[in-house]
Amino acid sequence: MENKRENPMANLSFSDENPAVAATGFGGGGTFDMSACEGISGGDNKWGSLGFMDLLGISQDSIAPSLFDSFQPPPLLPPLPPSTSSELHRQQLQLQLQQGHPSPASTVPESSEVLTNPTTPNSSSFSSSSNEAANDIHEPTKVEDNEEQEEDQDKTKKQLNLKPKKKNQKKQREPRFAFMTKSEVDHLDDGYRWRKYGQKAVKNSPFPRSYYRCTSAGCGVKKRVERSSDDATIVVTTYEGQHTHTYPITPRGTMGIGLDPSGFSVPQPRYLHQHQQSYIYNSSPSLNISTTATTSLNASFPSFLRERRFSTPSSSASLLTDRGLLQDIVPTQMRKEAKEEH
DNA sequence: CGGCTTTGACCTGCGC
DNA sequence: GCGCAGGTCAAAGCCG
Repeated sequence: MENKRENPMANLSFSDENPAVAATGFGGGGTFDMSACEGISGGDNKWGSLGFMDLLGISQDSIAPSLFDSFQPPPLLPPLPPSTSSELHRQQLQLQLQQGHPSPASTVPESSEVLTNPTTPNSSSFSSSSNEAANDIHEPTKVEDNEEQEEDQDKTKKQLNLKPKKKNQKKQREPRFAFMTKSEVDHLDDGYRWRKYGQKAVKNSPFPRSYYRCTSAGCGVKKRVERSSDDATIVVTTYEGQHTHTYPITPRGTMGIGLDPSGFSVPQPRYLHQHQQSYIYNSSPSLNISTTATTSLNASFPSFLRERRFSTPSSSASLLTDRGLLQDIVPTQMRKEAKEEH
């Protein structure tokens, strides 16, 4: 089992819950059209070392649409957790550290390569209602509080076996984002400790989806892991929520040193809720999916992915667009529209 | 013995 | 309202 946390040969492909991307309002006002960055794939362009945070415009100095232009490749990394063995990986982590990017001791396999687009997602953006997304845009700072309250209520409701309370108020979800990893193991070690609390068969997929929850007390971060039905070597991981603690909780093959945990929990406060972004994902010329996102979502993004290379495998796009996680990320209505166009 | 995984049951949301 | 699928719970079992 322990070995499951390692991912020796994973080919990390970071993907957003959606593929090709066009972001509008990125960085709080500017318009950023990522769809123009076709060269993202291959990891041979300036995006090559872009981190998730960076992509969201949350890097050290704040956000700006032009941020992508000024992005600098990450430098070196932190000592590796026991779980990660690759020298390459180690160097990468060190680079991250030096650069000031907290990086969890995650298990990014050596040859890992982030293949994705920046992700997006965010909280209600991923909710099933486009209206919710719209609301979030207007009231960004309320999102998290509501989510927390909702979550508590949900818990209570379940425990007491009660019916839902508020009417006309859909359950809001935690900020989410997903990424794809090419790996032989399902559960990548991102430095945090997770407890598996469920597994379900996924429709249209021969592979089950596993549900994990952060084991840290009071931390409600969850993540779902499933393999792509299209490509069994691809693992789709979806994170939901923000860690409320500092990085590695326990020595579990990861370092418990003071690395900023992921930026998960210690996300630069100044960024939280400050920027509302709206993305439009274009997995194809005819498919336009839009969602909104707040930078707070960065807090959920595994730092181990932040410094990975991004690319945009068309397969990634189609993968998420076709089934599984997509439904959680893209409002139903949008999916319908996309279908109609086809 | 504590922590974690497994797995069937149950709950909830959504589409028809 | 019904059925389906996703998500969660919690008992049982496994493992170090």
